[in-house]
Amino acid sequence: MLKLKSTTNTTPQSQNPNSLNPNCDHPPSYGNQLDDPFYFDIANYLVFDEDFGSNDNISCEKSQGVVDCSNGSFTSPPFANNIKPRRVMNKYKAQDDCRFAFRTKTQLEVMDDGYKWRKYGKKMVKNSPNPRNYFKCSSGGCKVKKRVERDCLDPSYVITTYQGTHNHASSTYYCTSSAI
DNA sequence: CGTTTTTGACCAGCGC
DNA sequence: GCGCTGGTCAAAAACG
Repeated sequence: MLKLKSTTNTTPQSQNPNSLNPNCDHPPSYGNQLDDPFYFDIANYLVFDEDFGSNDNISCEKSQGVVDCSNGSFTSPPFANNIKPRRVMNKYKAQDDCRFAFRTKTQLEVMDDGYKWRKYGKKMVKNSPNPRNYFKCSSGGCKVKKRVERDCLDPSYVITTYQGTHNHASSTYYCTSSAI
């Protein structure tokens, strides 16, 4: 279960992105940007289906496109120069996983989601001035991974992509949301 | 001293 | 087949 660190919950249920996220059982919430060092603002999110990577219409780069929380529609990827998507995720299609990406407005480089992660890679990626960080869940036997990178077009946003489902409870639990 | 992070090397998939 | 790219590995360094 994905649990995002926050202090308040004012997210309208109608805009709850977690209703689409198998890794998350309650809505992350909106804190106060001035007072809360863990403030974040989930602006956009995207759920990948099981065939992600085997579908020509979906690609890693396109995953940085967004789904509007208000109506669930897919919008154009935020690339200004019509970069041709490549199918770079094919090698994962046989894995038993699901993927969930979301874009958050936060000052933090990596948000605390209640799980313990071990960083195993950092890579500069094409078309982005910001590095992409790779993490594995440090719980034994849990194969969940996540990627974290700053939005190349708006560095105030962080794009986080989770891959897989945790086979254990979170090690710490911060969220005070009443929607659990 | 055990754990985590860093970072260059390596590998596999894809397009040409 | 070759080059480019993203993802992962693993040894060394840093950290607590």
